[in-house]
Amino acid sequence: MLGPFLAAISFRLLAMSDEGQQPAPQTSTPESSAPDYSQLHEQTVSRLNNLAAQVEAGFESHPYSYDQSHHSRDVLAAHPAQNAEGKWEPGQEWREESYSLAGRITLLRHMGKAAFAELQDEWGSLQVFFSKSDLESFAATKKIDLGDIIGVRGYPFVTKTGQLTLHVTEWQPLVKSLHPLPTKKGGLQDEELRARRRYLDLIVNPERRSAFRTRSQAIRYIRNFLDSQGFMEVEGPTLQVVPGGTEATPFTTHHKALGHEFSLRISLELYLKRLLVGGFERVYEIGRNYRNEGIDRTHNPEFTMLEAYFAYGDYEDMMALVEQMLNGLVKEVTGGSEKITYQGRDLDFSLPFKRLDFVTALREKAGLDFDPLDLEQLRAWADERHPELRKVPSYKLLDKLSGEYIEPELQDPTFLVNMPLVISPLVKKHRERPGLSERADLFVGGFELAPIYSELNDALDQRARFEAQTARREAGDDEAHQQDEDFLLALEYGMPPTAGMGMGMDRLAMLLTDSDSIRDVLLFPLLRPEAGKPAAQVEPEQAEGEN
RNA sequence: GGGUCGUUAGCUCAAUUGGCAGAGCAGCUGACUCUUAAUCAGCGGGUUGUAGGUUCGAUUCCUACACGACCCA
Repeated sequence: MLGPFLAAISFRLLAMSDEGQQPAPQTSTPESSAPDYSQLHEQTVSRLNNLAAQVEAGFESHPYSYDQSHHSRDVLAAHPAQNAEGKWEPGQEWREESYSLAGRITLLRHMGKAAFAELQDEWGSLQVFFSKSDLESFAATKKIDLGDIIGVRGYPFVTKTGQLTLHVTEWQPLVKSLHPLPTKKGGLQDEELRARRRYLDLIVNPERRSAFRTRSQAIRYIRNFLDSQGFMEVEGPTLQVVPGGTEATPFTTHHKALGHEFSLRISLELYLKRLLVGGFERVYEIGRNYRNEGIDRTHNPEFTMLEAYFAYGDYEDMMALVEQMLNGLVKEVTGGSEKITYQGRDLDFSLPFKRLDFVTALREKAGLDFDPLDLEQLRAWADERHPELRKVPSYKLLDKLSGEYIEPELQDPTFLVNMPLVISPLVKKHRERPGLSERADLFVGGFELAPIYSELNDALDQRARFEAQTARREAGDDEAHQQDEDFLLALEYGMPPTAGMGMGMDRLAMLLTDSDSIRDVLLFPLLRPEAGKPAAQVEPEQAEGEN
């Protein structure tokens, strides 16, 4: 039977469970309203009963801390496997040693007066052994459910079958899992559930954790590298009046106290450049951008960018820096190799990276017998060969054709250098070649990883470029850059010659973890809210009333 | 935005031509002191994504919607 203690828990659980769609009425209290056990899942009821039994046996239901002295891998490291099959010599024990481990129970095998369990912590798992003959609290082990987190203390020994195991001398439950885990056997296959309940994905597929560790390791490496090169990490504003720095549709939001609409930033660029004007010579930011566009294999509406700028350099200098950084990063992540495998291909990050001149490459690969910078000829050619591009403005043809003919072939890291000026409104004109810009796009694995610029610091030229963008905007191109007078004012005070670059951290993580979808490197990718669930808990008006 | 496919027990999946909604694991009861996805005996568990329609009868056929996956734009 469930006691009053459990009734309170059950009541609250019911209000939150999938089965109980209606939230509990605010006026009710657990005392005044009997919970309807019939709506709790039978497995949850069973677990609540087991929790009650553990409390009855003298355990705390939710202890405040636990003295975790080691992880499972420490025990394994202290006693490495002793033969080729990964087994140990049976019969050994080390009673003088003592390890205190904590983790989730993922397998449990009871045999009357003894029990084996698999205890999983952050870094792996270890078998633990309970025996009635030397454990006063043995009976309570029968109230452990799969998925519970417990703490154990004990000494290592080797079972008759040659398995290194912790012989438990003390243990306590740390928290009860009120829902069954996906089974060890079937795992969690449903991709939607794996993303919505990422915690389950991480529990059941512990190898998934390593991908997120690699992502974290990569970003840490980049920070260390840039710091060692004299860069300073900074944080620009995410709420902006004129979102700029790239072509994208922004999210908009409202600030109540100022009574003003703001946009979430779509790039980091324009504020970092203000800092160059201000006298910081080497700055970078690793932060979220928000773009109000669709979701697919390589796009999530919020994503993480690195942007770095240094004064007195140009795009050649930045290419050298990026090469060095990525080469070192790949060696760091692979443990010394300059190659990674991505979707079945070996990608070679050895120095120097390949280079390909944009105009030369487009002429060759698309088979053009004219200068592609002649947009009128290009338009005529494209209208004939690519009718699907008829609605695309001429100035975007170069980009589209590059995506069609050049980019998919760029597997090993390759700089596509000297991009057309018309698609580079924040970049310096090429110092020798008219119509081109000092922009190099780094491609890896067939997609763009990092654009690199000699940054435009001619304030008058920048104003003219913005005006050209405004004309495109007025012609219906919603993604064209907005004129940013505040930024222009900063440029007018003088920004030093500057090299700049941006790099998508999510795409980088995809490369390093051999992931074919951005979802696999985002802990919490954006998903449509599930039907029937409230989208927001509190209305703005209510929040105001509390002030 | 368009097309294709999917949604069945906590998880992984079946269900023949439209004819009693099933299995494994998980759960419950019992047995078991060296198990490795333990074993053995027994027992429960379903709004078949949602709402309609066709039909004597719908997991199955039709329509709309929700969510997702893949492809295309």
